Amino acid sequence: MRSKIKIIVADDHAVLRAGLKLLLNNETDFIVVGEASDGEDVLTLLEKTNADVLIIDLSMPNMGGLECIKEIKSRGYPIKILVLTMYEDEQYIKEAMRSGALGYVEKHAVDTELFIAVKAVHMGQRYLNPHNSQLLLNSLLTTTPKENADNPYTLLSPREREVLKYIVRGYSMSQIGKMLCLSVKTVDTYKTRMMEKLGLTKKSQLVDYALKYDLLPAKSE
Amino acid sequence: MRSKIKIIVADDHAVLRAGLKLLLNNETDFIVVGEASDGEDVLTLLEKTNADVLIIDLSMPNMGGLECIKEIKSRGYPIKILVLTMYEDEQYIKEAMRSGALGYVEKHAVDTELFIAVKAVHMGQRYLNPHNSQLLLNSLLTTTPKENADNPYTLLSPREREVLKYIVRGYSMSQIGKMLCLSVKTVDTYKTRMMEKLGLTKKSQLVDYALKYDLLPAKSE
DNA sequence: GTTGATGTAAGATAAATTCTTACGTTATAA
DNA sequence: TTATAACGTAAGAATTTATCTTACATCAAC
Repeated sequence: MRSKIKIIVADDHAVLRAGLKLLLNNETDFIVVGEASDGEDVLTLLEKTNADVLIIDLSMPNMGGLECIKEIKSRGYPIKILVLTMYEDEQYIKEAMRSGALGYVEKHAVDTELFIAVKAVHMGQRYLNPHNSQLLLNSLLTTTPKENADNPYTLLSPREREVLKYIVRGYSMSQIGKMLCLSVKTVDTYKTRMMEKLGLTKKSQLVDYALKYDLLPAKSE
Repeated sequence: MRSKIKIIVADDHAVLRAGLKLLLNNETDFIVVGEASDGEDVLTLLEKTNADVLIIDLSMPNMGGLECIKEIKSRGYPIKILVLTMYEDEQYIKEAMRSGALGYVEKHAVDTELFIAVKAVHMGQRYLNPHNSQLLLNSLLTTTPKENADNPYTLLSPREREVLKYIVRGYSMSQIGKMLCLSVKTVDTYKTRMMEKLGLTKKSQLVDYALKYDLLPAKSE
């Protein structure tokens, strides 16, 4: 008989935790080795407990689930994360999956779904029910290109856009001037004109604008 | 009795086209109003025929499916596109969905799945079977998160990261100071320390760093 | 053939950044 | 249990940068 999947349950509702624990321990494949009531608890637990899977709620006091997931990832714990939550919200799901969760199960799911999900993430696979998949897909796919009428490609001149890209990247006027073989003054003029055109007053707004219209530099990965 | 869903079938295999046509016409909800054997045919057909849904294969001579989908979109035809293909390939699915297809069905799917898919895309909904959803999700999600050991969450202090976020957004030292209720000097210190820690000398490098590790502000859409 | 958008730039002033140095508080390691 | 390093905080002086204004030539469009 192979060893059981060691699970930590994190949820601020003690009753739910207890229920879950019973439910899971009742299965031959699982064993709950720890409980936490908030994100900080989880982090503490992870240091002394060696578990395979973390079942975590997103809404908890102190340190919320998302933050906790990110922290776990940044600290490099190899534990697999399954989000168990009430919300069926694209934004949440997306954010959780992006943060490092492998699966997402709703609290009103039947227990067998939870079991399947735990086993899936334990093997390193993603788990999402079909409905969530559709939701997430939607949100992932619809977030791509902007097609706004007044986007920078129509409002700003080519030279201005070029300069804007450097500004967004954090270069100073003088650096940009050097790179583009222009006088600092010229670069300054472009910047001023862009702000006039767009009705902006602060550089940060320019950055936001560029961000909004995907003028971001390609991520250097 | 409400009107039938008008369908165009595009596939370079005539037998398959004929089979599909029979299959669809046999259903009370559908009627095949046109057939095309390649992408160019489709474009020609679209000008003279008024159909609701296009069932299209990706691999066709002359103009392939992907190219054809893009062309349809760029010309602004309102027809809903359902990809019907042999390939179960993440890349293809992703590309097709990104290009403007609403659904994706494999040729070895049962007919009822095809019917469901046609009805779904006709209503403007996405259709993907659960398996494809998982595949696509995987491919969409795995292109994002960094899990580097020396990412900002371990190297930089919380306060430093906070300041970094504002720097990336294009705020000036003094603006950040105001927002965070800190002296400009303090903000400056954080920035200096970050650059020391990361071995950087220019602000633009800091921005690149933040970009690389997804410290980007959420896109304000 | 004037108007408007664009690419280019300088001078003077005002503002922001950088460099250095410093200090109390926690962890943390010796 | 005391060093020691990391962190959050900040000031003064020196320097760099940005800003504001003004200017001009070109090319397209009207």
